[in-house]
Amino acid sequence: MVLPRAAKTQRRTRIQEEKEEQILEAALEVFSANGFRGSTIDQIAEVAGMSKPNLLYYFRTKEAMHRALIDRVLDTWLDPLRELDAEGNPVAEIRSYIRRKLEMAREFPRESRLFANEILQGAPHIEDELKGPLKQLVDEKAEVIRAWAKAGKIAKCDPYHLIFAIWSTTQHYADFDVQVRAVLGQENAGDGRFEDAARFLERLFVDGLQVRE
Amino acid sequence: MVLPRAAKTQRRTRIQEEKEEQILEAALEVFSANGFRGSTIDQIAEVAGMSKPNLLYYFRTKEAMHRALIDRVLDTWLDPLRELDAEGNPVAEIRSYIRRKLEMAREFPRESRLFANEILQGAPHIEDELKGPLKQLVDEKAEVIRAWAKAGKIAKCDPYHLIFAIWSTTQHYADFDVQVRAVLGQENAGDGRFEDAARFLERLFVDGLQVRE
DNA sequence: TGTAATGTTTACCAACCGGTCAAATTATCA
DNA sequence: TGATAATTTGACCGGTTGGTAAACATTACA
Repeated sequence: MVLPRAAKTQRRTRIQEEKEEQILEAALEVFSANGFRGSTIDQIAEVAGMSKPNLLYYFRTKEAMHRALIDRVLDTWLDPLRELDAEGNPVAEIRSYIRRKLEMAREFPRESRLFANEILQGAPHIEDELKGPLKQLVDEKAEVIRAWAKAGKIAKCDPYHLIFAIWSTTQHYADFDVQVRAVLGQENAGDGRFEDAARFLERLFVDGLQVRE
Repeated sequence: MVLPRAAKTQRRTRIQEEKEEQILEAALEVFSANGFRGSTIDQIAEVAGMSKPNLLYYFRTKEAMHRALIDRVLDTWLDPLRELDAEGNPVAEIRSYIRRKLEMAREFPRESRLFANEILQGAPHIEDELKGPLKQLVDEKAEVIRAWAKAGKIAKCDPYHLIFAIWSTTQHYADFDVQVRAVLGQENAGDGRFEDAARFLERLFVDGLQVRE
């Protein structure tokens, strides 16, 4: 066979396994930093430590690479929301959702930026995922939150916008990291900002700014 | 004279005025949608309705165009924060800051995305602005907020992270608009989401989620 | 071990991209 | 009006980019 691309073979070779792993790791590095159009196959090939044609042997096109990467990362990315438990204590559930999301922003900033880049530019490659699996999951969890509010366990509020607020505040520390660091100054160079953010966000979402006794 | 670029002439021509305006408008459209690397001079020229060499007669390079655009937009972009008044009522001041920022996200989503794209990709062109004027302004306003907290006018909280939270939650509706619309579904296609967001954010920042009587 | 399948490399291509140049056209104003 | 400055255009250039072709090298396995 001349072109037994991974997709066409029955079982994947050890080499295929390894190389595709290398490539996707490199692709994550490059795509998350430059966006789709801003990234070149040559860049990715260099980071992956292989020649461009070699890389193109495993993924026929730049788009295919990007797609494979998205597919691989999206599931993990949504895990924190999936864990939101309807049976748990509402305030505690939301608190730990925030904590998990912030943890993701710290541990997987590249994944966060990958999606941020994509969505910022109109989500040309992941529109289906947004309108399908993502919307479904959010609809489901929004219903959970709505029920909590209805039962008086948390304040009445729009569950969708609550989720948006949690997404935006937490992902901000990954996506806008340069700005956060620039504003905080190099004194706070370490990971301390994540702990401060955690404290602040917990306080914000649970108590708000109103003074209370 | 062969190349009487705008910068070198003493007085700017009517034509210069008009064309530069057209170009920056087109540049905003294109850069905000595709990022710097993802945009091409041809695209901008087409949107501006002129030929590429003609455009390059007014801005010698792509970078020069981008810079002129940033310079022009940054000031407006920071206006809402500048208006935060140390003498005003703290909770009301923060509330109207949120409202102004959300208003900006609705009215000037392209400006928001322009910065988002830039910062996401490491702010290669606006590092100085972030560490200089931006940091200075934030430092100043953070001090105001800190004083409010100290005086017991608002809950004690990290003022920097409060500002980040306001930025992220409001700009989210501009930068991640596709996602917001995908999740909310086309039923909520109109601008209603901005009003819902305003209500939610006001509630969130002022009261938090805790149930209170 | 031999051979077929798999993997890698070199050389290459056409389209695109940022930018230049010189000639042509249009506006300005003495 | 005429000359000078300002503006616009088409043709072009060198470098980059996504992707291909085919020869070459390696691996797996009967």
